[in-house]
Amino acid sequence: MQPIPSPQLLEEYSQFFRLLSEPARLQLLCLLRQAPMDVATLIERTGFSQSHISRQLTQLQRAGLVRCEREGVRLIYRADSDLVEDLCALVQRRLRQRLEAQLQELAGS
Amino acid sequence: MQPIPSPQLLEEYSQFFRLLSEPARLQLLCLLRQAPMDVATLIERTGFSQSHISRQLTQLQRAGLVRCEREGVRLIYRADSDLVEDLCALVQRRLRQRLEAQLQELAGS
DNA sequence: TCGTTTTATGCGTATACACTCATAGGAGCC
DNA sequence: GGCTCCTATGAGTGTATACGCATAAAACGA
Repeated sequence: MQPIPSPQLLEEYSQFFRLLSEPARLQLLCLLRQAPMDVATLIERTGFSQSHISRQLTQLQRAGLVRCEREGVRLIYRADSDLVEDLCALVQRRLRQRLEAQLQELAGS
Repeated sequence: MQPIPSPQLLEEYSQFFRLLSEPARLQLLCLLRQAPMDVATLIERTGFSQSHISRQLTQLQRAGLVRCEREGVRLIYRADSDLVEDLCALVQRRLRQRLEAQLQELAGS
């Protein structure tokens, strides 16, 4: 039995999960995971406003999930860790298990 | 290179992460992970109001992270999956890596 | 069945933050 | 240095939700 995380650690965890709790940010991460790209492309792919995307990228960058480098006049962003894929994979497995369990329920009745 | 998750799946992921983005809920999960306990104990351990705890537990239950059973007049809640521990472990590793990298930065300068 | 204990919920408040528009800041190019 | 393009940020709005108080609902026990 493990100890309860300290309030500070709980806060850190929840802040991190909060980053992933917005579809827009998750989408940006997934796009950048496919390939590095500049902001204009992200705007085109997502339909979000430039300012919104800029803010989300800033947040992701502060968390170290994304980094950027200049290429001429543009900034090229790239996803910097596969942590998010790992987390999503775990969650997906859980979602599937839940749905399968519900199927069993239906089949049993 | 994996495909981008569908908007629906992105929404599911983010909803799940949103559950974990609140320290209160994370704390409840950790407490229940140590041992099943009734609501009165949760109130005592966290200092939250009964109504607040009830709402958070309802949310966690809908997500299948927690379930409860009556014991006499009380409800005993228990954490139902170690998914959250696994997720937190991954995040913690990441946090540690980040801090170590910052240490290196400082040492190098 | 009634009263008591435990849990859920309607309501109100406060806060956080997503999102946009407009504009300022900054880096490359002439 | 001035222009132009790209990105960041100040300001405003709307929505979601955390949290508490009061109260309703529900289930057990006498």
